[in-house]
Amino acid sequence: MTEPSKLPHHGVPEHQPAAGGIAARARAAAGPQYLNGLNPEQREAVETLDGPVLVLAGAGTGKTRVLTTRIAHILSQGRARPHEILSVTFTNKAAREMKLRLGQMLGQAVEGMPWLGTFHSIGGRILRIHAELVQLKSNFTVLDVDDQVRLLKQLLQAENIDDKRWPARMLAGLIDGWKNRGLAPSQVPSGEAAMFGNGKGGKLYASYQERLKILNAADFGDLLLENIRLFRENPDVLRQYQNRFKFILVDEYQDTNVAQYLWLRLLSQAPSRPGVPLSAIIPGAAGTTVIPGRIEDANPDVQSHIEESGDNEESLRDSGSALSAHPGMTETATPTASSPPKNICCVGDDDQSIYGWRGAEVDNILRFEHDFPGAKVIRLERNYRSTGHILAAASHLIAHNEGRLGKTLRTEDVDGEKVTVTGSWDSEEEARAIGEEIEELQRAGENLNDVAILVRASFQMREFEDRFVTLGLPYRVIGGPRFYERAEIRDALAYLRVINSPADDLAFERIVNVPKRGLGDATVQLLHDHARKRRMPLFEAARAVVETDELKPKARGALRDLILQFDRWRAQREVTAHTELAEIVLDESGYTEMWQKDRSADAAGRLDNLKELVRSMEEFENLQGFLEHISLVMDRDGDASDEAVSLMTLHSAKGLEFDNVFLPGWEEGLFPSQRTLDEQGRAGLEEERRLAHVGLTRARRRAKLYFATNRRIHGTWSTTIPSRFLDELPSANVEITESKGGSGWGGAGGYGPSRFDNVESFGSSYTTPGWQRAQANRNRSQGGRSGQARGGFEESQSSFSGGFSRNKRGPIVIEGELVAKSTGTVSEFSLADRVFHQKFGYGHVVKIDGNKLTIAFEKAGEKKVVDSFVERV
DNA sequence: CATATATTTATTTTT
DNA sequence: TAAATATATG
Repeated sequence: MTEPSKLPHHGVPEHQPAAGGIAARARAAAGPQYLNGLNPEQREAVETLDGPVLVLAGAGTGKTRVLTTRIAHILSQGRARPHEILSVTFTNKAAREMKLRLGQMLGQAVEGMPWLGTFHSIGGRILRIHAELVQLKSNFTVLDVDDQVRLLKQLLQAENIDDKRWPARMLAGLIDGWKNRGLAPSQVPSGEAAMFGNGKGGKLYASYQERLKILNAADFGDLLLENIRLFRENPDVLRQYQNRFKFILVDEYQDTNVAQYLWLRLLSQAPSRPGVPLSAIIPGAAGTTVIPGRIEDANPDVQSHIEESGDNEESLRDSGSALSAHPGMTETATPTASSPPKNICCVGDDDQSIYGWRGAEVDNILRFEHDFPGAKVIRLERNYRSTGHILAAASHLIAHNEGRLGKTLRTEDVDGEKVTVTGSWDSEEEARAIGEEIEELQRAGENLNDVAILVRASFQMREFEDRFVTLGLPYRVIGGPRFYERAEIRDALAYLRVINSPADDLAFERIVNVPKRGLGDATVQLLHDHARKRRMPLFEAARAVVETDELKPKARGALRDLILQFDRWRAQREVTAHTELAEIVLDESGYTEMWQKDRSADAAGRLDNLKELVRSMEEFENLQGFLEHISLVMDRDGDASDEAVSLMTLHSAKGLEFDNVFLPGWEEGLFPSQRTLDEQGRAGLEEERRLAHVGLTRARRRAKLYFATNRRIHGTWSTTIPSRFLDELPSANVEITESKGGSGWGGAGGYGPSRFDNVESFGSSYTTPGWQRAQANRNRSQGGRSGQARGGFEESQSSFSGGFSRNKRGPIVIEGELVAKSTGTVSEFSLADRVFHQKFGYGHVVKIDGNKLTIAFEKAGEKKVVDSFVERV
């Protein structure tokens, strides 16, 4: 592969062989100083460089430290150069953290770790290099959910599917799920695909993918899925990467989904060489089932994919590969032929797997030893974070889960304060109580930066915000809506996207009429019709239509102006810095003005955000580079400067720690979230429990739990009962306290929902939850339709045989043909043809100019129209 | 075509 | 409850 390595080879010794022998041992014992202070397990995790390693790192056991030290170790041992290490994390936050820590450990060498990043950013990066092999151009856009949904809506419309009954959002979710499982359109189980849109789910997925190619776009899932396809279809490309990455490190392995797993598997296989038995590479062939429990019934999807990648590997095998060991590598550095150099190290904690709903497969971590035979499993169980009581509570709670690898966290810290549980009358009182306790902590000299409130669902934050505002307590919301998800940012980006890639219909559509230019639905619809018929981008369609009389003069003028503006901006792009260009665009388009005129409360904030956006562009070399990264790595700007309480969801708290952690809302239905229970049943409950475990283990010194008896769910108040998780805490480490919020709960004996108490005790749940679950599932699988299952079934069958909707659209055309068609075709009309036009009626052709016709209409007079709008009669 | 008003409907977690 | 969407009106 020719990808230039942009890294300065920063003081990484290329010579010294890392002889695995006595010399190395001796040196290690003396110890490079970065090894100092590691406990024996950590040290083992760092120093076991060869072969697969799974590090089971419980909360607060120094996971990140192990990862970064391991990288430092690899580098300083000369086992690989920075660009030969693939290091993937799940979140940008984690990637940043690792870069930071590595930087501290190694000086500036972090610049030289080009392959340290999230799955998605690395996937995207590889994809851009080989874009043409997956029918994209290297400047493809990454679509966000909004774009996706808009696109799907159009497809649903084209298929004549009622988007009330089959919402685009739902389809987006389905497709995302398929992509998470590594399924291309042809691989989706047909039964599953047929469940959406009267059997059209699969077809919709396929045409969605087609559209993405035409739009030169990829969605999040594609960043991985298309990568997998790239590797499967181009063994030589795969081999380049297999050769390149001498070491692979994976953070939060418990959160990987099937696609990520497959991707890792492909990369972690040895660069193919003759003589490696297939069974050494393909886990399925080995038949060694190491792990107990539910791992046995492994996901069939995974199985089939493993086999596929096996085939792939086999086809690779014959072509000998030049294993280009770099100068510093000795024989011992490269494992023997019988054991491929799968130097993959995955770090994770099955007890912190909380992204199952996003397709994460806990099985991936549970099955590691099976997938990577000969793997070394190292457990990190010494917790350096929490005090005794907190750790005991967390451990005891998580012990209620089955299907875990099992770790016992221990600490040498003092017992500290007990975990407290506080009940309050309603959620307002809960917020009041927490507010007071925080003020108390503040008075006692606690730093507010060491205080966090972790909620299950983001709607809970509101009450705290309200309360803190009235108290004047500084707080900061972490992980709210992402910066680039704000409307104004996306509008601005849309302008830049259209400049950068004129075929970006979604971006164009977003801003044609923002600010208002008199180009409403009707105009856009017209452009769509033309674009579809002519198989051209909307922008081009607009260019054509402006030349005609299709539009009313007003709209036509506005559209012409817009096109001219874009032409001008595109020209300016060559001579103007991208930041300056952005300012010009925002100004000349009237976008800034639109917000300046807006007198609503948040208009000023939006203008600030726009400034912030322009400022953030400075970090990038050019517009292209900026656009490539924006959707992947832009997240909220934490002004961590001021002292403030942190307010966030449990999910976004993973990986963080605080002295004082407040955990409100421990109520049935909210904390074991009813929805998760309904959808995932037992597995869902266990995931919720892991979430609780994550919450507790964020705390260093104080963990405080709360529940309220009354909570407003959506508009209406409802009575709730304390979470079952509270019952699962060990009483020895917990203290029940009175709410300090004043009135309410203790006094009123009228806390009367005792009739619910017996309904919901653990396990005895067939009456309410079970029934609800069944119902919810039924509704869900039928796409939320209200009728009985049978009715829906018949309906979908009938429309199958009818083949009704195909006519509307004509045959699906493959991209190659589209391109051919859209460039310079000769009109199929001849002079004097009699034609019909929807709006202008009958007439005859008097002039032909490419696809533009001049027609003398009988009623409307002479008009210029586009040929796609008239038909010969 | 744009705006104001009525109605509906959905409410987790995120790369 | 509030946000998002449909409908009526200018």
